Amino acid sequence: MVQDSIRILQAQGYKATKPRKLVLEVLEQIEKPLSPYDIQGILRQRGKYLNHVTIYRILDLLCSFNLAHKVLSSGGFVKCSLDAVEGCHRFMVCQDCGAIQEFADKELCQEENDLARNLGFHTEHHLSEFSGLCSRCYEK
Amino acid sequence: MVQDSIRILQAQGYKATKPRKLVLEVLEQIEKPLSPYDIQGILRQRGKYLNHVTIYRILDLLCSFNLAHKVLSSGGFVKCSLDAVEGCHRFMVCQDCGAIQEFADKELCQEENDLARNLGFHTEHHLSEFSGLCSRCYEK
DNA sequence: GGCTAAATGCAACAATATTGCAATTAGCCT
DNA sequence: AGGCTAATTGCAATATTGTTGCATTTAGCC
Ligand SMILES: [Mn+2]
Ligand SMILES: [Mn+2]
Ligand SMILES: [Zn+2]
Ligand SMILES: [Zn+2]
Repeated sequence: MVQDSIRILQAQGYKATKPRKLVLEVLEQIEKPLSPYDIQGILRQRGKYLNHVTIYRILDLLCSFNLAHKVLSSGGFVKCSLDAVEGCHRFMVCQDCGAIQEFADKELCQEENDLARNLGFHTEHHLSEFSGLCSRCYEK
Repeated sequence: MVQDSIRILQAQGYKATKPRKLVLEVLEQIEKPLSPYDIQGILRQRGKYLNHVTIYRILDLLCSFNLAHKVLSSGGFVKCSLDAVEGCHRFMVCQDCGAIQEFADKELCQEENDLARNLGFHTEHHLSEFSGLCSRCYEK
């Protein structure tokens, strides 16, 4: 829910503004990675206008609290779909339909950290995006 | 060696041109992610000129044969440092000094594939970049 | 040394992202 | 409800990154 994210922002002292709700709504409804300009275009279709700078700033804020993420393999942003899980948030992206699924696995993080440690590296964060086929597209 | 990469390109029917050698030289000498414009600037300092479009095209070509990679967390390109390993190529990037280390681990790939499969996803490629501290920077 | 397909340069443009400052607004306090 | 003020947004200008079509040059071959 948009309201959940808004409440988290308010708890941190940020205001519950109309532009923030609009961006959250779009991210929640369209569950595919969207660029700031994509979001602007979708809102324009709905008769709403936001400056792209505003959208950038809102996305930055959301990402800083892990309420949204930038998917680097496509450059778009998605709303976080996980809630109080352990381990870094990862994505699986379907090459065919663009569907995206987020997941986390604490043990996989641990294995990666151990592997890196053996190479002399102390890991603080993982970027992890898989591309392939979702179950729907695989049945073809 | 630059010559190794050049020979691989030639084996595929691509020419051993001066611009390609120049870009490979820079990537090999400066072992940090470099944007196409970074590369152009470094070459300019050396009295060489390449159009940025040319650099983009050369990097695309190198990446298509895994002779270089784009590091998405920084947007820069690095020369591939692995040779005939199994498993996808991954990166560890030091937050302090920017040092980058490439590695691969077939078993980690397998575990990731299995994990995704359990979520109904058929993985074809992994994007995997760790950020943290290299051993040198960790000793502080 | 000339021939030709491949590669590069050039110019124009498109997409993405950032900055400083003026105008607006959400939350708060009467 | 109305005013106050810091936070937020809009605007304008600019920077950075990436792409396209076509003219020019060059590597590899004879
Ligand atoms: Mn998440
Ligand atoms: Mn590699
Ligand atoms: Zn799919
Ligand atoms: Zn370091």
